[in-house]
Amino acid sequence: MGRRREFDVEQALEAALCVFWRKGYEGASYNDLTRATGVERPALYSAFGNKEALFLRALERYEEQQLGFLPEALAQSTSRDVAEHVLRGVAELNTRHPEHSGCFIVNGALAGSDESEPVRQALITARAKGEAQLRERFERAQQEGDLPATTNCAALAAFLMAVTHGMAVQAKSGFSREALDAVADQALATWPTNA
Amino acid sequence: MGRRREFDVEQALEAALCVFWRKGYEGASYNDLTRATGVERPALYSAFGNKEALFLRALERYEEQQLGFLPEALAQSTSRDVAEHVLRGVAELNTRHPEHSGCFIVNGALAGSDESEPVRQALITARAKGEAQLRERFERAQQEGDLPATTNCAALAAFLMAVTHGMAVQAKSGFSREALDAVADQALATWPTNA
DNA sequence: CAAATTAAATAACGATCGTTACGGTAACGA
DNA sequence: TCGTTACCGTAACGATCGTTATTTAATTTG
Repeated sequence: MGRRREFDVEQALEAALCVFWRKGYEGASYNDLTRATGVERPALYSAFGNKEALFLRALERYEEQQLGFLPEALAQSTSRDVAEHVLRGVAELNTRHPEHSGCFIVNGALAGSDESEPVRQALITARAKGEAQLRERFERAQQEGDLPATTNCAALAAFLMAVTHGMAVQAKSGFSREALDAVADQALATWPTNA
Repeated sequence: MGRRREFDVEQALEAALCVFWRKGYEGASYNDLTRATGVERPALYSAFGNKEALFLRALERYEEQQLGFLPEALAQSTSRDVAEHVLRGVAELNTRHPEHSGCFIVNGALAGSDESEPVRQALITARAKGEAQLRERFERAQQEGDLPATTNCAALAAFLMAVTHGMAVQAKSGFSREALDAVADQALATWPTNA
């Protein structure tokens, strides 16, 4: 019963995601969000709750819609193919949209005022989740003999994440897809093998 | 002539640097800055100009006082030693101060509102400067036979910078010195050589 | 059709943002 | 000692921040 919602919630969330992607959590104002979504502030509040909740919804959407290459990567048969898939996916994702380059999770809230601490922690958790998935995949590869027994799988996962985060910083600084691919190539050149 | 300044400008700048280091450009308010420096707002304006000018002064100070390991690294005799020195220096710097972890230049303004665009560009320039110095050093190493002729020196420099930026993100996320050193080790694992 | 319920839109809330007038104070030159 | 100069601190500026009360419009239910 009652009046029907006149805007598409998913569509508004997508627009909000783009704003946060470009300006980060604190850098995005409700003026920006209403302009991008075409939805007035009270409607955003009624649909999503406050700014923090809207951002966390955008984070969920980002993970679901944009990070699909990660499960794909984890499904590769060798650890090197996993790493390559991750690095290519990151290079592509970080440069796919000229108007919001880099990574939503890195741009979102690296530093900021104390008020953004919950958001910062959520992004730290999101990064840790990806790193844990990689570490577990590398540990499996080690058990399968795909990686040397001497390999520090946790360090290898942290290294791969570091490269992707660095690529995200560079993408936000204006690096081209090709430049990021060159970074990926170099990272893969250091990959351990049993050969 | 006239009344003497009652605070130490360099000391206030150091305190402001710490605030920006921790909260970034936009995340740091004048309330934060006056609290940390012990200097009232009008005195900060008279000594440094506006917030943007103060931040740029802090950037200069950071480069001079905190990035001393970079010229040291460039002076190493092999490209691998250069890279190792850079990575160790970054791991140490990013975890030296618990109250403001990570890198000032990465934390400063990765994403943000449009008003922070000049600061963002200044930080991009600062990063590009470091990358150019590394590239030139690697090109010299290549001419000296320290690096293979097939090495893409620009890509190698970009890769090394990517790792340092990624380590900065991780440090800001709470990574320990040891965890960052492990990332550095992995990055150095198969540095290109002529051996 | 009338009552009830939900959303949209305007407009305003208090708080904080970066910035600056202004009046009082300390140190200089004459 | 007096006038000038520069700094200090209080307090306020207009603008914008995230958030919400309120009114109006649209839709459903009885």
